[in-house]
Amino acid sequence: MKITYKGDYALKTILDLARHYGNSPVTIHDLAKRADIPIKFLEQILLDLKRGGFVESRRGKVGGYLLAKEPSGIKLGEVIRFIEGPIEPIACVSKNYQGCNSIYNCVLREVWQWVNKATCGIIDNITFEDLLKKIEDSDCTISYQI
Amino acid sequence: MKITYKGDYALKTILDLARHYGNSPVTIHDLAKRADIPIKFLEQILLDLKRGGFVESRRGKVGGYLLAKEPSGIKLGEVIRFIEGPIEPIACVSKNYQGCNSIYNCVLREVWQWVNKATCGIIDNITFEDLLKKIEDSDCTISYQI
DNA sequence: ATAATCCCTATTGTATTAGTAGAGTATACC
DNA sequence: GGTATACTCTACTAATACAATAGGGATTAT
Ligand code: FES
Ligand code: FES
Repeated sequence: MKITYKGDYALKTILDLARHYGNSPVTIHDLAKRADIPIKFLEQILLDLKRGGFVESRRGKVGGYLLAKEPSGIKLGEVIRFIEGPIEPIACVSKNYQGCNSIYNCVLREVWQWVNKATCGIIDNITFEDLLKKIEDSDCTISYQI
Repeated sequence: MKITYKGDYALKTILDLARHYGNSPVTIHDLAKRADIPIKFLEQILLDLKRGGFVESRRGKVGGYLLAKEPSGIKLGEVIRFIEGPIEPIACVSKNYQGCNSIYNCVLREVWQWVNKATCGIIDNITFEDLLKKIEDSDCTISYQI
């Protein structure tokens, strides 16, 4: 798996929205500023995230973005897969792959399947609520500021 | 981590050479044919692998390529890192990274560090001898052919 | 000599990535 | 109703990486 800027930005944005879950909408301006994301790039990302059902938006004055579900209902893996596509290290890992030309090389495939499984085991078992909890528990809480 | 064609080809080629370890050199023609790799692309890859100290070559007639070390002395991770560069999913995972602008986002960094650790735990603990053993043990041995 | 082999650099076509640009639409508030 | 403040959408672009391809050159067994 490789995380692109777009994916990184998407996760940071959702995390920010998770921190403000239950409150009034957050403007793209604030989101962009806090995570240091080019605003026009973030625009596209938020559009994507909306289509993916991760965020909602309110237009007009006092508008902004909101998380569409509870932080506990969004797993890291979902967002990553939606934004980045398949996460496996190489295409032949997927179930319905035809197999390579030589059975001797397929031992490599098995290795990639392990790697894939290990990765999924992590990102599919972490929700944004878990991340929020981690932030709270950390000793960084002192420098908290919106 | 994402495996490119180049990396995939490199691993398959070293595995092939591992299977012929201790015998006479294997020609690029045979390597390319068995793994279905464009021969001119493989040329470059073998040049790289030579510079990396993974393979040796004999020029002229009856020349070819040989593994430079025992299969048990080459880990998957070494080859991957040499061919593909850093394997971490995102740059900020590396030790001496400055840290992002917001401590709230750094919980993500920790996730990537887990993913990275899990991946390294796999690829840095598998040698090409392990792969050879895996091939022997598998029931595919029947259709063995050089 | 010659055929088979490896050695090396340069170039190319395509796709992906990380933005930028610029127009449009909705809403709160006076 | 006008206007400022927000979100919406499509198109474009510069830079880079990827996956080869091309074309010569050097070495060695026979
Ligand atoms: S199927 Fe990918 S290496 Fe055999
Ligand atoms: S350092 Fe990468 S997310 Fe904070």
